[in-house]
Amino acid sequence: MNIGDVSNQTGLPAKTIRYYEDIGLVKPLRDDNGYRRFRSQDVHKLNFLGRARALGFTIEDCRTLMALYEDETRASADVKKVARAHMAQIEAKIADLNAMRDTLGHLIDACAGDDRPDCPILQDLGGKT
Amino acid sequence: MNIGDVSNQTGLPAKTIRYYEDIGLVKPLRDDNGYRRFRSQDVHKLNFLGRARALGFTIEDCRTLMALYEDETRASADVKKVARAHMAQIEAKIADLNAMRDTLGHLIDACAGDDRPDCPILQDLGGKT
DNA sequence: CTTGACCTTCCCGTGACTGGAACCCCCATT
DNA sequence: AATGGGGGTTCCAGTCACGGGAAGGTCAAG
Repeated sequence: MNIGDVSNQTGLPAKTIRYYEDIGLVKPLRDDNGYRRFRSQDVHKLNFLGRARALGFTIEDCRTLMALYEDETRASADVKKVARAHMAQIEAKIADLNAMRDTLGHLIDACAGDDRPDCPILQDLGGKT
Repeated sequence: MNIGDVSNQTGLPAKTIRYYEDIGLVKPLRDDNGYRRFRSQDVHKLNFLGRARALGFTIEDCRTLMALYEDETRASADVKKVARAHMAQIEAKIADLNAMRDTLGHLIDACAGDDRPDCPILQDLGGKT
């Protein structure tokens, strides 16, 4: 399979696939003409990566998870540890965003949104006084 | 005031303040020795920027908001529009993160986290079969 | 033989900074 | 007068995970 087919199968842009090769996440073979040739195991890896990325894991996490995936003697505890660390990051981000949403929501509600210049949003950003 | 004092007053790193000058958000004067000299209005602007950034507004949004802040003839509707667009971004991000959290949460719960290799997290990433 | 769809590499840009190097300035102490 | 330390300055590189686009090689069809 060439990169275009792989891209269609996995949903990953060709650019991304090349990038993953660059950083050593996938190692497709090469045809005589220089084209990348992907075996089914490469496609499988790329699907794995796509799903892990969709869950928000960083590339480095993906590297770790891939290594664990391929290590038959892994302990599930190691996987869970990575997942839980990532979970904590996600929850921290959600908390931040919720705080922003709440503050911003109040300000938006308080703003008339008409053609007059008075605006609680700007007042707040300007320091309220 | 020198940049260090401004940094203390605003809580913004000196690096950030220099960056904001670089991209034209703030225009401090210069002393003869080349040091930046910040007037109170500069400090006020920086506080404004700090608060806007803390609410997650992009730098370009901040630029827009600053312009509106300084325009006495603004319409609050214009401010509200920017704020609502940002709000939509925040909510979209929260939705994404919530979906990740839910999926990841189920997987984590299903994972024994012991020294055996069986792991639903990896199974899911690998395509479940 | 040419067209057009692929593929290749390479380099730059993204956003909002952060780190670090190399250097200047000012004040106080020895 | 030299030195030390704590300011300040510029500029360059790196972050993260790609995306855009240029310049060029390859391949199957008409």
